[in-house]
Amino acid sequence: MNIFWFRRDLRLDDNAGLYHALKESNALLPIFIFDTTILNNLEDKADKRVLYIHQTISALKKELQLHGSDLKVFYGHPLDIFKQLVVEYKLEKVYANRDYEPSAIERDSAIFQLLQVNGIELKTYKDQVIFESDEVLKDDGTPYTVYTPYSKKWKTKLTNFYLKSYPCQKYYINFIQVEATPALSLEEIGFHSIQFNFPPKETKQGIIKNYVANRDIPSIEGTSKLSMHFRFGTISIREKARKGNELSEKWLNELIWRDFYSQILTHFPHVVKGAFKPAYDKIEWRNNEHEFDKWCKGETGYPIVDAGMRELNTTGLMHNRVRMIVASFLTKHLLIDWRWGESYFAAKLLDFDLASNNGGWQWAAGSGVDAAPYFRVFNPYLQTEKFDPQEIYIKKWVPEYGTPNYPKPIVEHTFARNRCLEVYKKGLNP
DNA sequence: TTCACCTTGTG
DNA sequence: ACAAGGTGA
Repeated sequence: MNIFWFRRDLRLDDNAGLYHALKESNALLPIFIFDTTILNNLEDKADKRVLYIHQTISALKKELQLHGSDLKVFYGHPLDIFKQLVVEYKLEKVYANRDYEPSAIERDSAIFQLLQVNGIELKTYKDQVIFESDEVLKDDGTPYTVYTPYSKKWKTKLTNFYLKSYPCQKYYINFIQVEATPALSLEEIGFHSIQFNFPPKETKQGIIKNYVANRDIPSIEGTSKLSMHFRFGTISIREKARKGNELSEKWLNELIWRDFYSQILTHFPHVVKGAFKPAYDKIEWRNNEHEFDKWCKGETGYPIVDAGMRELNTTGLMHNRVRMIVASFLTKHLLIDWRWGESYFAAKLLDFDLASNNGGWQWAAGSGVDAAPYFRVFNPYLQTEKFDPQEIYIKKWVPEYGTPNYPKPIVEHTFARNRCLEVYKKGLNP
């Protein structure tokens, strides 16, 4: 018997690993594991991402039951679960889609060894990205560290072959036929339910058409809001790349950023702990906890920053333009270690993805690949003039802006800018 | 080697 | 215009 293991690919259609598993099996057992090593680290027991995974798993279960099959759901440490599985079933092959985060690589290699000892094959596939880390390299065979040339090479490599769909439906008959089992409740995995509306999987065609004009304006519904679905694989990256390829190059660019940061994490895993450019680890951050708290709550007295943080705290998402502004503000105006901001985003973002989040924060701090030079400090007021001139976005999230209740700026802009330049210079040229 | 490219701000 | 450092063809 064969197993397909769902991880960050929670869908039945256009799923590369599932397609191959179904094609090569006659009684495929689909499984999902609620991983305690991940869940135990989540402080908020009403975590919306766990809720979304739980909802999605329940939906997958129902759909599989319509075909006389079922999704077997476990709760525990994946290695322990597989130790049970190899005893319980006569397994030949385990199928999965590749996951590129360091912790996932470690998890998978432990399971690979266990399976190997038991004579079971682990077959993994590319599904999460269009191009993996070794598919887009410089002519000398080394990885890119600058986005623009990377994206150019990426585009020359792109053919219909890489965007083709994996139609799984025609092989559904190869799912194992079993009695349905009840789903694990959220409470059984240590979480509780809340009412929350997640972004839909569909994008209006107009958004892609007007993407270039609207994508930087946070008051407009100009972005895809699909990031969470890419994170959990509830939509296919190939499907969205096909549309982008037809409709908008800028749209495609955002998918390329995702591949870019994924390959950076694979080639340079030290970015998880510290700066991509080691010199930036020498910067003496102020790390004022009171100011960090104000930033988290959206009470800095800079309306565009506060609007962004409140959007994040309320919805679990933040417009990309505003992510850059709040990140620049935390690292440069307040001189707080980018890792603090990275962790806060990791705890709050529905679309949290290690590679992109780390890449974005290191970009803002100046420490990362293709980063903003340290002397380039975003001016929150200029950013507001450019991207929210009518202050529509600000008024939506900071209704008390302009009243006496709104706080004074936590630090004056020009002073903070000069202080930042001094501290960075000192750290980089000791 | 030169030259374009930097999700920009200030004078 | 210039800040001012590095990547990549």
